[in-house]
Amino acid sequence: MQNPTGTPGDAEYSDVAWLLEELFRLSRRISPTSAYSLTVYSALASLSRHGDARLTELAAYEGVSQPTMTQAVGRLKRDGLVQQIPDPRDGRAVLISITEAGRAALAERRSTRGERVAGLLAQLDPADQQAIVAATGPLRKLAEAVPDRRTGAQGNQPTTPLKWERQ
Amino acid sequence: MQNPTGTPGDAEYSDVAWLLEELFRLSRRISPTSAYSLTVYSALASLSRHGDARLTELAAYEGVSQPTMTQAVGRLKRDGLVQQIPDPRDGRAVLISITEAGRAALAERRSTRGERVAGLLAQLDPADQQAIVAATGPLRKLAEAVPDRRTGAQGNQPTTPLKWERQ
DNA sequence: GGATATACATAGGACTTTGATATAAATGTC
DNA sequence: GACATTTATATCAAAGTCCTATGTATATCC
Repeated sequence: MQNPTGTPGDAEYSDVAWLLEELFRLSRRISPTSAYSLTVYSALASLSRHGDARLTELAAYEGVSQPTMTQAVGRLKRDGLVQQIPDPRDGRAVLISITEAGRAALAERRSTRGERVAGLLAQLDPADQQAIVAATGPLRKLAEAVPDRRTGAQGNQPTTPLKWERQ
Repeated sequence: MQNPTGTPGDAEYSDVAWLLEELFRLSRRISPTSAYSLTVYSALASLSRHGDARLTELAAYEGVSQPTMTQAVGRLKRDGLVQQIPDPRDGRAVLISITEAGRAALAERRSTRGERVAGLLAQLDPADQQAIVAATGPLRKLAEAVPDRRTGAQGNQPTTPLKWERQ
């Protein structure tokens, strides 16, 4: 199950990539049908977790283009889940800020998802449950290790470091 | 880190649901930009893994509506990644079958994703790597435990059991 | 001040997704 | 066998998602 070096081998590595496909399917199947895509909720969750952010920063963090995030934020704003605040330090920029309604929507969704995941976990052996719980920290580190996808119109690379990324 | 019962508690359970959000973001960030959505690739991967399937079956498995899958398959067919074969046992049904070109496209994509995941994993401590590898099996079980989302036009529940689901 | 870079918005187009509905084939009832 | 019902898929309209290319305003650099 483990090669002589003590670290996982290539087979296990591609297993992890493949696992992500299945977890994507799982993620959608446990998500309540809603008005927003997984991406839009992901952006909202990021705002909740990391605080206000610039539009471009949020787009890079979520791995979508800046125009896509402009539209997503437009819908969230229309529905009152976020606000746009002009950045006092930079007249070009706007800060996106989650509202109370946004936090409530997020809590509602998380509650549903959390219950469903708990129901699924309860069906597994205790050993499997513990293996999953033991891996949540490492998997989160894995997710944080992925570099930004600087997307959007070609040469639009900002020089200011994104505050959300690992420093 | 573990309560007296030996099984994870509620806090750990909601951690898992939340982890899925981050892994979704990871999944998109490591995916090569392509013509198809994550869903379309997921459907193609399912065909590769489980064999031919009916349209409705595939839609339920992926958690999307039947019209969505009809369109997705239409594009995949247009691009030669799948074929549609009339079901010899049922004149109403069609079987979706992945083609060699479909398998090739899948392999290409998996290769890219696999390399990127490997690169990320290599940045973690060996202990974290091993925790992740140890959890792949349990997480796959978790993904398989999720019930179908029987979607599509309201009362369209098939009576025939879906052969892909855990019997 | 003028050139360049950056932040965001807008425009246009292809893809995604859904609910409602249509069509055709299978199944059950009499 | 005719009929109603169910099921599998297709079609349609509408809203959402996402991209590239481009425009506009502000910031920064010389």
